[in-house]
Amino acid sequence: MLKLSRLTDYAAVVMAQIARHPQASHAAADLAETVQLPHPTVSKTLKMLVKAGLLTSQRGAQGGYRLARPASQITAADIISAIEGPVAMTECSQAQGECELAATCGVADNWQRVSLAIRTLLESVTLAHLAASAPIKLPVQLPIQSISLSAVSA
Amino acid sequence: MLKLSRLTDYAAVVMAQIARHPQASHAAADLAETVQLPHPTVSKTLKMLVKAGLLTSQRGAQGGYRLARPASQITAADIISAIEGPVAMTECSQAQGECELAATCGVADNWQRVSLAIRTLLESVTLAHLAASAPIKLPVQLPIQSISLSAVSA
DNA sequence: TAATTGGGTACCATTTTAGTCCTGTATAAA
DNA sequence: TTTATACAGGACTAAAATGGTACCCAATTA
Repeated sequence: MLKLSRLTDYAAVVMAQIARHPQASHAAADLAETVQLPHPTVSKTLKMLVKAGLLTSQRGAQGGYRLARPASQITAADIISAIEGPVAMTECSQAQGECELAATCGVADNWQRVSLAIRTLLESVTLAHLAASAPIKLPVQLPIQSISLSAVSA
Repeated sequence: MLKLSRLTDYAAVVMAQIARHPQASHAAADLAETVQLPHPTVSKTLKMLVKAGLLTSQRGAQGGYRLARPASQITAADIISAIEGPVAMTECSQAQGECELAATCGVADNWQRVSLAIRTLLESVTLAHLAASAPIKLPVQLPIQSISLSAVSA
């Protein structure tokens, strides 16, 4: 399935919600309510996002969460790696040269290129895109081109 | 991590191995040996690939597995979905309109576009590419462009 | 100082994944 | 026709990841 974990999904939804009201401080309970998800789980997700530096938090009354930087500067890749760790399709593609099967594998190189292309794609999609209801515009296009270019040998 | 399951990884490696000797019949045991993976597991993977129509099998002595069609007509997306089911980043993106949270989600649309872009990318990478040690050439480029074009609203 | 709100951690239940095994069946060669 | 080979299918188990919960602590503000 090549699927995101459910928590990552939540993270995206919550981030989008915050992005739509950037100047407000969002309490975990409020967000959970708005998004119709269990509070403790949302809370857990928020903590991970803070730790990853995508959100800032403020304790105490009137506290809550805000974006650490503008939505246009937070990417889908950021959100995914905040929850799931680095975006990589295979074990190989995160840590180079640590696969004992590399010798018999014979697929690693191009698989890593594919992985890189996906990562680049995800880096080109911002939270601003996700939060907007309008279709994603051009950014999807450029980075992939540059990848395929750099990957061309001949 | 947005990671492939290990079995999918195996599948790619095994498929590539078969693709490199397309005219031979490959017994599961031989493949397992070549690829340095446990036989029963490789065997299981092969069965899934047959069921998905990517390989054909021949029983009996001198039997084994062959590609069901040329490596250039088998895509990374084929292999992935043979093992993991349809390529989709979220539950949403496989079955439209079955997400009860769609109303409060507000991310579904663009998330699905991203998912589609990834699927298209994976469909543009063939087994022939994976099996070759040479870097992937142009095909990565076109489909993504066409996506971003169709996704452009303005 | 009391109420609010996030921080951290530990824990548990469930599901998924990976791997194994066994029995059956088709095929080819002797 | 027999025998060895090799896939088919399914059941089963062990291990790991995932998702969700609970609890207590720390910071902030009114």
